[in-house]
Amino acid sequence: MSDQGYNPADIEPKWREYWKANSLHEARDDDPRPKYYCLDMFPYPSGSGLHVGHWRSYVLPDCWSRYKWLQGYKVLHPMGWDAFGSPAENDAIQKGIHPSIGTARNIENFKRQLHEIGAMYDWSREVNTTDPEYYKWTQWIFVQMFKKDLAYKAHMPINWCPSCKTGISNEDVVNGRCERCGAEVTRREMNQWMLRITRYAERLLRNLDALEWPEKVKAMQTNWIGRSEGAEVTFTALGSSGAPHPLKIFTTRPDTLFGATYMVMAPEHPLVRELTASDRSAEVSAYVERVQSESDVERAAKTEKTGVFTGAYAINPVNAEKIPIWISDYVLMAYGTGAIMAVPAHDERDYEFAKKFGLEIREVITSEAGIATEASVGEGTMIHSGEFTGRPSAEGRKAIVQWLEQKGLGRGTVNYKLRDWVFSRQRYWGEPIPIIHCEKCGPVAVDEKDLPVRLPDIERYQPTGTGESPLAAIHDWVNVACPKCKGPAKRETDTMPQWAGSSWYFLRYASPHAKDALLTEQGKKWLPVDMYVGGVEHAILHLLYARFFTMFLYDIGVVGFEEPFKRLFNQGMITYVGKSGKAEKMSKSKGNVVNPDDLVRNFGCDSLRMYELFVGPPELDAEWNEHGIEGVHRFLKRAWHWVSMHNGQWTATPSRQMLVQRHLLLKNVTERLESFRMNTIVSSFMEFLNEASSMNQAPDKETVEVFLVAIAPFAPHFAEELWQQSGHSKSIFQQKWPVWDEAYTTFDTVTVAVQINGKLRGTVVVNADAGEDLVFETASKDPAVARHLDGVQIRKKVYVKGRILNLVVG
RNA sequence: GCGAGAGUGGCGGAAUUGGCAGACGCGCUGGACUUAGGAUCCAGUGGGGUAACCCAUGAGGGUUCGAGUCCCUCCUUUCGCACCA
Repeated sequence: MSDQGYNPADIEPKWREYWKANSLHEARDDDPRPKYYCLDMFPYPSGSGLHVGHWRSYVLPDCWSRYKWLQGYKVLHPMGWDAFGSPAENDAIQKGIHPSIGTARNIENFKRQLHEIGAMYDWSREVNTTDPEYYKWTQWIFVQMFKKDLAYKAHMPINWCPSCKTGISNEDVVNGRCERCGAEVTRREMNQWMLRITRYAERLLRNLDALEWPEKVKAMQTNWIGRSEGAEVTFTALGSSGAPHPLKIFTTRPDTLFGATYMVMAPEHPLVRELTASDRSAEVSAYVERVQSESDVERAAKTEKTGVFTGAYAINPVNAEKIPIWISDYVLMAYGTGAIMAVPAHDERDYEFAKKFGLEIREVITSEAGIATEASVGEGTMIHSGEFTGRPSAEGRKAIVQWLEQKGLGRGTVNYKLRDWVFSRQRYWGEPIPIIHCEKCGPVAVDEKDLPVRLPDIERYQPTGTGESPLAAIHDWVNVACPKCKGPAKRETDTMPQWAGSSWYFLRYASPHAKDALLTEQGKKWLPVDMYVGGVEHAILHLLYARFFTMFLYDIGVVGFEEPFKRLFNQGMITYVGKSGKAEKMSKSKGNVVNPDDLVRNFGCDSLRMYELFVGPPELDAEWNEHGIEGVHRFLKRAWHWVSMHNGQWTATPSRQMLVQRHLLLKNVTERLESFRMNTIVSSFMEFLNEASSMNQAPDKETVEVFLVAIAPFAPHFAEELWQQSGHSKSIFQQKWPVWDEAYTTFDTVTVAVQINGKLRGTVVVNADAGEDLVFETASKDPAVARHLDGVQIRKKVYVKGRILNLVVG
């Protein structure tokens, strides 16, 4: 056969059509092979399309899927769209085009670009969160949660983004700013739908242990959930009239109770008004007002503690001591009980506060450093603590809790930083919350048979800013009959956050077209996800919500597992030098995007795929190098040449040398795949080709075939073309991943390094099973070694078989 | 401040359980073939030294026959969390 040049533009589109036409990408329920579910985090279909940074996140799972496929699994590798969200809505506001139209257009563009990656998605299972047939089930899940009292409406201060004009969850606030638009978040009292994710806190935490996830992500979730063990203790506060009020506090250090010298309530604490003495009330309300008007950014920027005395006192239950009650914004209403006992001797924050306001600091735990300059927060022995004096603090902690429980003054308890999830958005482009408010019956869930509650078409998408979504203005949509009493009622007009649809989409891929169930019995067999690949930016929010949804669906019997993602892999980002002059995350706004279309045109999809892997370790960020792809492209050209040059003229008797290279390649590629060292796999192929082509001999057919099958997951068009050119009529993806023979990857002779006093002086080639004596004998004949042995005494010989001989001389 | 990573040639990065540091690629240098080379091929490429050798994995200690790898101290850097009692 002639040696035609490697021209990717000629072959790549052809094979993509071929795979499509032969439905090679489709995951069939009735396929008898074992299943493997490899999932990419589905994208928001933005208008700007994909750049080479995005490519990286799709290439890796595609290679992995193709590898799993060749290993004999039926692979589910689907793709879909997380298509609700503000960019489409903002477009709608600006251009007056319905978000669904813009979204559909973006999806088409994304699909085209993903197609050019050569990724083997099963498009027959595509899901779209904005499709009523999909969000019917998002709403269905909400209804189930509502029935289980996991969804509730609460009037409470929440984060309000003045730019997006909507409430947002704690999770959406980054450094006091809106995660989406960067505007400073303010607080606003609003009636909100909330999801009781806190009820799952303990399970969400406990299950982390067994997951094959990056430790970093587990640590982030652990911190976010923020479990801490301690005690709730009831102090008795005395109001201005002298009337007693129980005042509960949470502490992780009940062993320091005797060191409490004052108390602090959050400014929002409901007892503040009650307790404040009349001569203090002006100052107190001024402080409360000031704190409430501050944004989170201002609050965080504060370097010094502030606070005011209420004029009231409380009785410490352990020693009946009367201590002053202060208010300060360093105590948060949302955590614990919104009030603390302050133990300045053993808490840094209390220490700082006490120093500033001249409050007593009483040491009750011994420590080496003492408390003269800073709080001592470690363990020690309890002192000045009544009957508990002399106990080690850890033990005293338990004893005091027991004592409190006996007296009915407190109890051991656990607190979490995790808060309930603010699930309402006052925006148009989201799933309508399927609730109807009836004056008589209160909030009533929409009947399941009436789902989905479709998003009505409207004229004005503009957020109102009043705290109501634009839906509230559509009267004939809002006004409905109560499903229970048929009386006049109004629909809920808030919509769900974008996280809603993405919290369960991975389940829907398993039975995307099922009409009567979220998930069919057939579909269940694909689950859970075996490998989930995506960016670490979703380490907390998306992954926590998805775990919560799945756990809930497990509890109501929809799925048979609590954890949706057995294994998680976080892909690093692509960085590139942008406007700022330093390497930053590639993004349109930073003006440092590299367009893959040009690269595909010049080098082909396969070269780009392989370079995306070669650019660096997949879990780390990698800086884009514009010339890097040339090396990979050169390699593919040389490989193409090597295969086609010998096509049909294979040798029947490959040299041992060739066999060694074949088996070594396969071993390296397989092992490196298993450990996800994708960048070094590309090196393996290059090394193989360097060796094989420098042998100046025709390869045997099997070696070439092994090479092609092994490279197929990475350069699929390249491999498929050469495969079929060399006389095969079936797709290379119907091959089986080959196995290597250790007999060829272990060697008869080995090169042993010879060191003298730890310094390399030479190498000797010996039989692999040679003993120390033989190696030493051979080594001492080597002139470079012998020179250093002249006139010295060998004190010690260290021989590591097949690796190294170290001679200690003196 | 707390937590988790990361520091290796001009650059991206390789290095089984501690065992020949710098694989592979980019870039660069020289050469070949060419009207031409931003194509292709060959050779070279951590620093110093004519050489023998010496020095080199952020810095400094330690363990070891032997350390990029293990331990301690410090520096730089990235990311996450950040008044959570």
